[in-house]
Amino acid sequence: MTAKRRDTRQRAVIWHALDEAPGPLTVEELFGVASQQLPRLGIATVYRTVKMLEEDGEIVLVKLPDGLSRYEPASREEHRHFSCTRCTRTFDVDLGPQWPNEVELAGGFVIQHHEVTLFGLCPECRQ
Amino acid sequence: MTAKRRDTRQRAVIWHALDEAPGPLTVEELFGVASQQLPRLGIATVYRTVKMLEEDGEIVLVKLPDGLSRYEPASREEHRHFSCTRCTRTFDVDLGPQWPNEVELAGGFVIQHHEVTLFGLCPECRQ
DNA sequence: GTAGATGCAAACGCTTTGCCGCTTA
DNA sequence: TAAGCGGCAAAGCGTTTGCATCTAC
Repeated sequence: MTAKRRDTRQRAVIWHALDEAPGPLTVEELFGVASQQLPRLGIATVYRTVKMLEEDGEIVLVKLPDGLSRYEPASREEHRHFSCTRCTRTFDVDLGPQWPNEVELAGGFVIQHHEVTLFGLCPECRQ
Repeated sequence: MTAKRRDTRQRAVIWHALDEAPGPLTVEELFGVASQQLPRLGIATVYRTVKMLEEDGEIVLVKLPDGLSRYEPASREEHRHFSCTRCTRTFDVDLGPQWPNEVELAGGFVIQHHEVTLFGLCPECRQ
């Protein structure tokens, strides 16, 4: 279904920014980073590009409880998201304890998957 | 700091709808339910009312990964949120396994709190 | 009677879309 | 050279605010 994609500078810069980041980036953060290398970049292009990359399975959408859309490379191994309550940046951290899937809860609810977001202080902010 | 509140029909109807619900309701859902009893109700009133109720500590804001704001009575005991992947409704379910707080993760991250959202099928939808 | 609350519409902020000129293949 | 892409501006959509009116007290 995926249409033919062209190799553009915008796509490369945006992908690179995501690949370098220590965790998922919001469109706004991505726009800030990418704009430095592409001054005429429009925010709409960022939105369209992340949608394409997501369609192509190169990146994944991460939704944290703040409601903002964040993206990160799909290639990262399974992990949790840690949101710093001070600097508000989001990091990838190790998986840690698991939650049982396909388990039936009292009341007849069947869990298919779950999402955990950790909140606290990142190494820089705890100082 | 809380200003004097007046006892209005709108406030009563909105509170009642939240109190009856099996889980947190979005503003849209709340508006739908409350409108049946208050045909001239405006959506802005719902937004203002939930903000007031939240300020007064009567209800709490629940943010699920879909980014929508939901509200539920603050009096409910601790629980998880279960989001049905079929009917999209959200329910309160028992707490289940806990995640350790105040623990330091590898890398120097300190967890202050965490949020878990469970996804799956509700009793009605699994049939 | 009066401060607080409501309804309506305009304003907002984030995201998406339309249009059209530009670029990649 | 043509279809995909990017930039810009307008449109959407959920949420908030301004304002005149209404109502609880």
